[in-house]
Amino acid sequence: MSRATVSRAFGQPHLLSRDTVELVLGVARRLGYVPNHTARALSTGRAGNIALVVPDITNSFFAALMRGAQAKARDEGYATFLGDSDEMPDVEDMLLTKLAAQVDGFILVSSRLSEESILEHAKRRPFVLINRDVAQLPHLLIDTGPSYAQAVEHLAGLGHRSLAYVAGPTLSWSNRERHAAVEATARRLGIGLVRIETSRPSFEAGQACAGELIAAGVTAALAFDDVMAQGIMAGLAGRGLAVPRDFSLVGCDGVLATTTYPPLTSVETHCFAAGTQAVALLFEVLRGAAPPHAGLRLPTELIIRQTTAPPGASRPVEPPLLPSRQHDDPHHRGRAAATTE
Amino acid sequence: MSRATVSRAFGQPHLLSRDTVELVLGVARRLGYVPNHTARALSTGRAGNIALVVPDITNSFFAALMRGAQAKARDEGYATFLGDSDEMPDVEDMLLTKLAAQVDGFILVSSRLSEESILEHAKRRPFVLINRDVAQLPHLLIDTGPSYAQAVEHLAGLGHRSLAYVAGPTLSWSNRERHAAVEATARRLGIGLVRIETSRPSFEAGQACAGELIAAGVTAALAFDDVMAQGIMAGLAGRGLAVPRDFSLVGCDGVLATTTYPPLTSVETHCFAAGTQAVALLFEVLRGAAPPHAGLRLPTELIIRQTTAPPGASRPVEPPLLPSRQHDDPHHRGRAAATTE
DNA sequence: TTGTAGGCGTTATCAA
DNA sequence: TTGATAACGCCTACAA
Repeated sequence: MSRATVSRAFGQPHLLSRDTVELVLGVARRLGYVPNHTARALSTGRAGNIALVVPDITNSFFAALMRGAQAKARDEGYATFLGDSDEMPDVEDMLLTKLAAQVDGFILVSSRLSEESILEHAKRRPFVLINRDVAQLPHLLIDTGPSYAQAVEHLAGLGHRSLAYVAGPTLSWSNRERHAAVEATARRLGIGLVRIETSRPSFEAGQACAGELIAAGVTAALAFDDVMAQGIMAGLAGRGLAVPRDFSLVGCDGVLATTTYPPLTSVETHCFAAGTQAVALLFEVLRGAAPPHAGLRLPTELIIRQTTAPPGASRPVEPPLLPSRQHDDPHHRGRAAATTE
Repeated sequence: MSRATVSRAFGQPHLLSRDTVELVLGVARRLGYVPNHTARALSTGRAGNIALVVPDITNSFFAALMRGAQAKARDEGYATFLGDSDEMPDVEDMLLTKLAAQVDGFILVSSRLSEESILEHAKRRPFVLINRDVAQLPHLLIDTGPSYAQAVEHLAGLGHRSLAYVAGPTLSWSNRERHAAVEATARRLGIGLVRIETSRPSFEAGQACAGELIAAGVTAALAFDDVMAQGIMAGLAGRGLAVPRDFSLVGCDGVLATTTYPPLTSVETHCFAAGTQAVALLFEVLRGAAPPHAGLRLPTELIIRQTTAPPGASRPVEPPLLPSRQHDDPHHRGRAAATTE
């Protein structure tokens, strides 16, 4: 039995007779033999790994996305490297450089790198970008713009005349998209808009800008994501303002939205699916089945829960011991609020 | 110039003359040459990678831990594989098997595997266990028991006579520790205790057991972790009960605690540090600097925030528009609710 | 359907 | 201080 035969038994069983394959696999199992991944990688040039690089794994959006990606990769027999850039472009750059040698491709999520840097890295290995639109590179964009526009319309419909957009990272594509959509819609509807900058999309940053929000005299805010929205809610509460009685709030991602109290009106991004689809796209690229600049756009939806209401409205009286989980009915709150006016 | 020299210029520069090293490195940079990681791994038997396997990366506790671990590994020049077992022992087993070939060691967090399985895997590669105490294997235990005991004392001191422990995964070491501590302390103090089982440490599971909690007639609960505590809080709110006015709640981990409203009384676990320390321990093991069964115990602290109060207590009144960061004040919501009753 | 042999890029051993 | 050369374990033409 030559080693070539053994090799084929694992890699190309169809080139061997049934018996031989069975024999080899049987003996292998009994001996506890497993093909050496490293040697195979050296010989074939394929690593059997991919890498996922994100700005902050602690953010539920990235965590969920990563969960989807990792599961999909595992199903396809690939292992997944994790890179957390901590929102720092140079750490991101370093991760891409060091990981390149061991992976067949990258999923780069919400990159804070310059377009040139990304293109430079993409010369070495295939990339799939999430929420970043670099010419000629395969990407998957979570299309939150329309939902943010819809959120502005929703708030305008409730009677708000003056809104704030609480911005995320300046280098984030998503942030630009969301701000642009909010701005355009506000202008179209003749609604006032202020933009509030923050250091980082964190709970603390959201909490810290509550004062600014109040000072700006707006009655509602659209936050860059759920984490910030949650922080804002806490910051407002600390200043004696209740949501949505005194202030309306919209978040984004849907990961935290149902876990806050009251449940957050939020743009649902289907992040788990984004993870699996990005990996699927990467595999298509790897086997040459996808155009080199394939682009996917994932739709999102505005889910109206309970942090948006007419400005200055009182909270509806609500019977105790409800059957729970009523937060998905947009009318409930709206109607109730109207009743108490 | 032989390839051996080039190799040494990168790996053992001290064996070469200053000039040679400089020359090689210079040319390498100009040519864009980087040593091939895979070939080096094959030749040396060292992969330069570690793997981190967790039950659910979406849980903030694991996310934070992983963040710490990944950062530490990166600082030491190691790349990190991520494995999410989705709480399923067989997935965990499969991950360990497939990853073994490419890593120098594992960090296994809150394993749901049997002791035999773990020992079997540990034969192939060095392991550091977090929150799992398997004889003779290096481990790092986050010592929440004493803090849970203290939490029971705290609740007893507030006047609670009947508590619930909302359990986490049956296979979790932490769950056993916490339950044991709660049970022993409750018995010692003559306090009633019921144990409530759940499917999985998720927000939904916490939310779902609110009814059971009410039916049990207890006035306070200690949850397995913050995520569940948050779910319980939502479940109670959905049934018209306010925390801590009508019910007191204690969580664990500290990751979510400050982001809830009211902020959660919780056992702080320093999970980020746990991640870095586990990786540090693994590296000690790898270079033979640590006893093969080294064990670390990390202390925790009970942080009393605003979800614990005397049973049946009313909330104090509070002036609006406080100077911020006062979201630690649970009274607001309680008062409003009381008013509408 | 199976065996033979060269090569993947490094490191380690032994000489020089 | 450097060079030559044999592993490392597997894959893949090419041959049989």
